Amino acid sequence: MTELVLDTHVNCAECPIRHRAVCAKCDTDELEALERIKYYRNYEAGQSISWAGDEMPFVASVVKGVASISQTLEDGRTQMVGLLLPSDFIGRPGRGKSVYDVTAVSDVTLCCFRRKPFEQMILSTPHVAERLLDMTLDELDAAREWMLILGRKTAREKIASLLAIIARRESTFGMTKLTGKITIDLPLTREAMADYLGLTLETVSRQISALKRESIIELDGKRRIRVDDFQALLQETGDDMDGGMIA
Amino acid sequence: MTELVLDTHVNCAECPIRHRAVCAKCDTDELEALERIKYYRNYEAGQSISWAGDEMPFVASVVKGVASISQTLEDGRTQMVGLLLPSDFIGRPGRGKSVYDVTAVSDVTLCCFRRKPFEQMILSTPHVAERLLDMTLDELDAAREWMLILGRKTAREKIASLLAIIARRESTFGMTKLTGKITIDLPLTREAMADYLGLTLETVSRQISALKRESIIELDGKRRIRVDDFQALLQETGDDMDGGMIA
DNA sequence: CGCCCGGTTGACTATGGTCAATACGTGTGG
DNA sequence: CCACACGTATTGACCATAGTCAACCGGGCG
Repeated sequence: MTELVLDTHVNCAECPIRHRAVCAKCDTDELEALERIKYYRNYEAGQSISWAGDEMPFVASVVKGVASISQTLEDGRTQMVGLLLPSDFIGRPGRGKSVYDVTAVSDVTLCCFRRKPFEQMILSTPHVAERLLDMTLDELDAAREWMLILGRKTAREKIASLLAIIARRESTFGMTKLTGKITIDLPLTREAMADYLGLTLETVSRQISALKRESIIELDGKRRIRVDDFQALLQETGDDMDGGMIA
Repeated sequence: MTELVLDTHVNCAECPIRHRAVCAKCDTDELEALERIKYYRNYEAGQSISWAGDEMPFVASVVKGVASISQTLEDGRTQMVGLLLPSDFIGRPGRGKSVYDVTAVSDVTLCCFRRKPFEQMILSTPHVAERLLDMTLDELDAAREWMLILGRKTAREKIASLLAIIARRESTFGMTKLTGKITIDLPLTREAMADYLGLTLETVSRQISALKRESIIELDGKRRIRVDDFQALLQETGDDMDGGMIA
């Protein structure tokens, strides 16, 4: 329950997300300006980063770990509407209150920027604004792919799609190649997967068991999945094959 | 099937969407630059504006009418992922090919900008980029509300939510007040509503009939809906009442 | 007039949700 | 060291919601 505020001040030049986050296009001057308004913050798995309605004194980049953005209906039904991996951006410039629940899924480190000065920078530094626009457009594409999954796919296709999406995201960070045999480390519990896919956790469990029974995946513990033939998994997503999805 | 290219060149100063579209923040110089690269284009209801995979030689603002953005699985299931009303923006700067099907739902007039010069303007004209960022963030919020609808709401709640969203959007244009009795003009067929909500058209029809039977709505023809008590309709959306949804 | 398109309604079915029992793994305390 | 409890996951039996397939309605247009 303790929100650690690290005094460790990592130099931007050595930051692991330097070339993918909002700061990706910044030159050294601009980085320096960011350094001045940034601070780090840690959350442990399960901890809330913000509740819908909260005052948000900062915007931030995820440096390490996984966080979720979600919405809840009054009767408790919840839907995840964003999955934040390292380099992803949290918060909306120009909006002081969070309208979503943001939760640390694993242990998370954020690089926070005080809101007001950051909003100033967006106006004065085109490189930050440009990058933010690109990132937002990417998120919008991801949201639209997700809408197709939520609205039109079967439970089995939803699970296969989620595994494919996570595999792809992990591979972007250079850890995996997307051919033949791959290993997927699920950052999510069954319940979080259910919230992501608009299913119940029981259905998630059953569909994973089914995919295992049919040897499309193998389980190594509950959270590690080995896929012998990635194409076979893609076949189960219902998508236009050859990974045609977005790009 | 004819794509009319109007020679009518409407002056930006008199444009009905002047203060809501990408150009909203532009000063007179900037507007002049836009005038130079813009042209109008008309589509009739049902006509395709672009297919997924098509080359898109322009980006555009919707001036008049309603268009939809949608995705289709190989077996024909389709999901609408965007609903474009006047002032909304079509296309992604920096991407030459459309990844979505964009279709005119009613007769549509677009204000098109040639892609290359527009992309230049984004880099040189902060006002355009700023406005585009704001609009994209709004769309992302809308997409997230939509995800909650698709993933967690019942058929009845989906219909009520859609009606509420359309009522709200229409009222933004100053046509309606959102208290007590209101009238909603549906721009969508039952099938389009189904594609929006991830339902079948039969379920849409049945739920509309049910809401009518319970006097929450009245039908005036197939496409005009009268709501006696807007709060009662909101009650059916499953949301956090008092219109708390996004803003 | 008759066709076509969009919409409605009905009968039946299938997919995924609900409720409940059981398993598994890990950390805690006797 | 074992017992237990808690959180996470699996599995089963049953049920409800929405999908499928099909018949039918009604208005507008050739």
